[in-house]
Amino acid sequence: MMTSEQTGRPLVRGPGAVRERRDSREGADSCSGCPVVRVCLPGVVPAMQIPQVESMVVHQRTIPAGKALFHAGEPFAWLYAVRSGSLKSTSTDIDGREHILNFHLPGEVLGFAAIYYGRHAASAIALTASTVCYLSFTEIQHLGRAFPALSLELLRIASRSALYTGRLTGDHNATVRIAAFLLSLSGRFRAQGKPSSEFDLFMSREDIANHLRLAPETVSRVFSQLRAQGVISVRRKAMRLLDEERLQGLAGPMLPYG
Amino acid sequence: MMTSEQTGRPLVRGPGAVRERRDSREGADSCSGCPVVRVCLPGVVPAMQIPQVESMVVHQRTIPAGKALFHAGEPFAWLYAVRSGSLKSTSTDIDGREHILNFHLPGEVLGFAAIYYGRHAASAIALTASTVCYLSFTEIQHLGRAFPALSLELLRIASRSALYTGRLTGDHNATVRIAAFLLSLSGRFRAQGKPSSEFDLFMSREDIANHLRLAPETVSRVFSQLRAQGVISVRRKAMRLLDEERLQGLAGPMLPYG
DNA sequence: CGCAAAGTTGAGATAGGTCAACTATTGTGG
DNA sequence: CCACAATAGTTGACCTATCTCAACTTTGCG
Repeated sequence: MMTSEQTGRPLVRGPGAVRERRDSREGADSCSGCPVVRVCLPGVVPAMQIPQVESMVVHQRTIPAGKALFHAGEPFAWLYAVRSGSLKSTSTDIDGREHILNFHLPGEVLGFAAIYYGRHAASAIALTASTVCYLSFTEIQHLGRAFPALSLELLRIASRSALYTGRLTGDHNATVRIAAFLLSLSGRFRAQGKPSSEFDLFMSREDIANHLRLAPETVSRVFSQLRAQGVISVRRKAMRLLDEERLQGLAGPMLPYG
Repeated sequence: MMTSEQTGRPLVRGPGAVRERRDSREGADSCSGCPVVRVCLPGVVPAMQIPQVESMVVHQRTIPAGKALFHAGEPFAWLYAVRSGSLKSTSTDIDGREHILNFHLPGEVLGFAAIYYGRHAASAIALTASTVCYLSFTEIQHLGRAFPALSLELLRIASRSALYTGRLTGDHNATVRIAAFLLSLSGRFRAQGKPSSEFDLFMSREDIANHLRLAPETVSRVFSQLRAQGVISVRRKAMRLLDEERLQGLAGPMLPYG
């Protein structure tokens, strides 16, 4: 529905793109005036050529909380760079049970998994109102010729998400998984330049549980237990990491990346 | 050790590459005489330009069973395309406990996860003696300019592995995971043009268990149980899928890809 | 204010892990 | 070629972490 416009014509503009493009060229308002390339794919394109790329690849749009950026099954035409807000990608099985594959924060790119089959395998749902850059994959391919750094950066990004998923797959018990999850979030907030030991859980307990393959009750219990131990302080969605040292310990000896 | 030669100099040939390169140019023996590009990355490069690419990118080498293709922590310089045999990638935590992230069969490409940090996060160990093509990442980047299809294909491949990992992350109970694993193997054998309902488990029960986050005993039990139900027939490593319909049912309603 | 949704906490049920004994297979040296 | 040992796999009995069900509390919203 909302994303139906994206499907057919590969070289076409993204929905809602026109306004943003004009803004970004002319520096109209606040920092939506900054080149979108710089915001969405920082460091990828040499400063001098930004305008050229800017005018071709990137559009953006705002997704209200709870709405889908794209649905599983839709043809793949765009990659999406989160600019603000937060999303989850969920793969829904035929029974209708969803599984949350990942959460997405600003600076992260969605849609890679769709390249292979040319269709989205997962849906992306905004958890909070989110601004997302649309990157036409067709144009990305063309541009890749002129700016090899672009293709490379995309590979790097794809690589990063592979790493994350691999890491999640690993550990076993509830406490370990939750500790690791909190640290992962923390690191991703830090990557955004936001406070990393005091942040908002932008998803529900149920979503956390689903993502970590736990029951929501277990998430609650482990949170309570960690709170009792003075490792975290959590009230509703307000999470504070009080003893990251110990949290690291609980998360188990993990590889030093992620 | 074995891979130390790869580390330093990006544009350098892969170990053991010289012989193979000569072979592939001059069509010396059997089908190792075929252009390596065609074998390792079928369909990526237009037929006419194969020789050009061939002479630059690809080298190959044989890894004996049990030996490492690369180790976690090593600098990243190559992608690897499996030509024959089988490997596992394992990430070892500080305790020394390993976790098997994936198994790799001919036609599959390893090493993507290393692009992001420029170092391998996982080790790749040959389960059976394996022949592997080395693809210099530096040269890949250069060639990407001339052959955009190359970069694209790499993205597609990275995408595919993201899909697989995502899928593995999903399901919960032992039977489901094992059924899904068997079907995944089956599909990958089919992709090789090998029999897909009768194949050799090239890894130990322990490896399967590790990969699926189960106890080896559980794998045994589920195998026995599936055998009792007439769904599979398994003796030692010889696996036969007797009722793929039902196996699909057990694997749970999954998305139709993988 | 009151209802719906989200989260917490408790008690009992269970899938799968752990420990252990046993069997089958492979490899080794006499 | 045959013990014999080492390794891999199977099976059983028990135990524990987590799930399930359920009551209750808190928060948010019309």
